[in-house]
Amino acid sequence: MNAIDNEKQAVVRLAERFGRVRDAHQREQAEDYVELIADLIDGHGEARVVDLAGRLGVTNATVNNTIHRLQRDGLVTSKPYRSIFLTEEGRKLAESARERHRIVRAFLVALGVDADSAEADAEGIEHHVSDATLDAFRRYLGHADAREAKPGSFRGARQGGA
Amino acid sequence: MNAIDNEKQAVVRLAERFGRVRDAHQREQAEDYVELIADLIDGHGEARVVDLAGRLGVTNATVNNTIHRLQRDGLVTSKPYRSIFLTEEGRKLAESARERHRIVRAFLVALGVDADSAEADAEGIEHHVSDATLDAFRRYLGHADAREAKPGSFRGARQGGA
DNA sequence: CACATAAGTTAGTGAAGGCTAATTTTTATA
DNA sequence: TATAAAAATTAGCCTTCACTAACTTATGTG
Ligand SMILES: [Mn+2]
Ligand SMILES: [Mn+2]
Ligand SMILES: [Mn+2]
Ligand SMILES: [Mn+2]
Repeated sequence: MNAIDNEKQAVVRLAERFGRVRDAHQREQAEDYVELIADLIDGHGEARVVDLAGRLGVTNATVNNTIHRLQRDGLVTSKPYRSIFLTEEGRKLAESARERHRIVRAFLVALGVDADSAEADAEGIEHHVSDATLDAFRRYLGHADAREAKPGSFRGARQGGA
Repeated sequence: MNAIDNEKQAVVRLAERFGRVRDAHQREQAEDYVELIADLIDGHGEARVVDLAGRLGVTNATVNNTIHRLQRDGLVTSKPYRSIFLTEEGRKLAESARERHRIVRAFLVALGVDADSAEADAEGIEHHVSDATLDAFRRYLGHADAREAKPGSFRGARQGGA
């Protein structure tokens, strides 16, 4: 009886994993948008549809649709023909997405992946990294830092910003 | 003029990255399906709609639709009410997806992530890993193997198959 | 072999996330 | 300040990937 029961358990766990990946994909769009919007606001003073469209590689019309969805979901506010703002919830999501993105990118670089590939892969991987994995990445970054800090220098150089 | 040009270049590169992630998401469904189908064929002798549905956590109807799409795309063959087979192309895709999955999972475990989280995260991450990153994972696994291989033993134990 | 149950299929629905084309509003400039 | 250009919106279309409900086919059991 254990053989069959184990098999059933394994099937259920598999299904749960696939379900979690589907959930991550649902959040992904929102995370990328609010992260980008935060970057634009912080770096340009405002986030406009045309800026998002250019950076995402989609049309203005597509961005417009998505912004409406994000507004419906309480992550942004926007008035017709005006620029886009983050709600408090949106800002929080943006910060955490940004942090995760930063760590994943830095981790890949520390592991020896070239900067371009690291940046490209991080854009996808960031949405599929659990807290457990993120912690492991952080640990590795700590060790990598310590390893490359030359004895005598006060602190090892952090990652080489692009 | 370089300031503005650089900015434009950065925007284009960002857009390309997001485009690549969108492409990966399009391939993702196909990869997971053929990998699962290969596992079922190799482990159970055949792959049936009901098995896929149970393991993916979706309904039979959903699997049916997807199988039609995969058949249209030349990855599987199937006749009404019969089980599903991989084309040569489908089998190749399955093997490479399986290999990538295996490496990503083993890498996360070697990095210190618990087995459950590693398995869950690998299911999403596997689709966003470039060859460059996969190589870095392989290198790390090689080192990890070497590190934990006790001097005197011929070859360190490879990953503990689930 | 009849017939109940399991498996597979079909039809219809809906949201997400893309697109183009046409229109409206805002912004910049002659 | 007219008017041209840029930006945003709307409308309509398409594919993917989910679902439920109803139906058909296959399978297994008494
Ligand atoms: Mn990101
Ligand atoms: Mn991303
Ligand atoms: Mn897989
Ligand atoms: Mn997967």
